Amino acid sequence: MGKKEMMCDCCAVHEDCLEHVKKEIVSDVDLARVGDLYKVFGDSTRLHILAALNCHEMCVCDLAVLMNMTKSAVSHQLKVLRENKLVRFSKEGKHSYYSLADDHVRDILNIALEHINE
Amino acid sequence: MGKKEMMCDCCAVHEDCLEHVKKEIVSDVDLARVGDLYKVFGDSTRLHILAALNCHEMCVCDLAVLMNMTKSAVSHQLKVLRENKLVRFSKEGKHSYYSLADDHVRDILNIALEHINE
DNA sequence: ATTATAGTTGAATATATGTTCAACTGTCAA
DNA sequence: TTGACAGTTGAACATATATTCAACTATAAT
Repeated sequence: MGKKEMMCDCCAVHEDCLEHVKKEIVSDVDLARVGDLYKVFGDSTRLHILAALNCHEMCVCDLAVLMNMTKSAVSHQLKVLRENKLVRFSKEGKHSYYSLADDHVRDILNIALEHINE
Repeated sequence: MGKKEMMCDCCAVHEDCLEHVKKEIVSDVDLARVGDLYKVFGDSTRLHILAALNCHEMCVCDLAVLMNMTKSAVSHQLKVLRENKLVRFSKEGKHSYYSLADDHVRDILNIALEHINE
C-alpha cells in the first residue's frame, strides 16, 4: 500500500536516480517553450526563409521567387515566424521588408550547421 | 519571351538582392539536414527525454515513470533520438541505459534556454 | 522449463500542421 | 476612380507524425 498511482506501464527501477533527475531537470514550462521554438526551426520552408534573411532583408515576393512558392504559403510561414519573434518587418509603401529579429536566430542556425558538419 | 518559368504567383521585385541571396545562402542540402535535426528537438516528449538524460543516464522504465508515459511511447521516441545520433545507449543485462550523445546536444538545449529567457 | 520484467516493433488511430484556394485589404499609378 | 500588384487571411485539404495497442524478443530469477 501507499504506492503512488502511475499512468506508465512499469515501475521505477532506479528510484534514487529518478529523484535526482526530478530535482535537476529543466522545468516543464521552459521545456515547452524550447519545444515550441525548435518546432518553428523544424520546417524546411521556414528555415529557408530564415537562411535567406540571414543574407539580406527581403520582401514577400522575392522570398516567393527564391523558394518557388506562392506568396500565400510564404506569408503563412512568415506569420509563424513573426508570432515567435524570429523576424522583424517594416512596411514601406506596398512592400513589407522582413529581416532576422536578433543574433540568437543566427546562433541557432550556426550551431546546427556546426553539428551536422562534424 | 525569354522569361523564366516560375511556380510562384508573382515576379521578383528586387532582382539584385535575389541574386546576392542565391549566392550567399546556405545550401539546400545543409538546410534540409538542419531542419531534420530541429524537427527532432521540436517535440516535447523527446525534449523531456533529452533534458532528463542531461542530468543522468537512465533506462527506459525510469524515463517512462518520470514522464508518466508508457514504455512503448518512450521507446519509439528513443528510436528517433538514436537514429539522429542524439543519444547513446548500452545494454547491461535486462536494461538499456541511455545518455546524451555529445556536447552539441547540451549546447542546443542551452542556447534555446538562453533565447527564451531574454 | 516457466514466469516476470525490460525493451522493441509494426500497424492503426488520432491529431497536428503545411499548402492550396479564394477572397480580401491597402497602396501606387494612370 | 479604376486597375494592377503586394500582402494577408480563413477554411479546406492533404500529409506528417505521436501515441496506443498487441505481439514479440531477451534476460534474469524461481
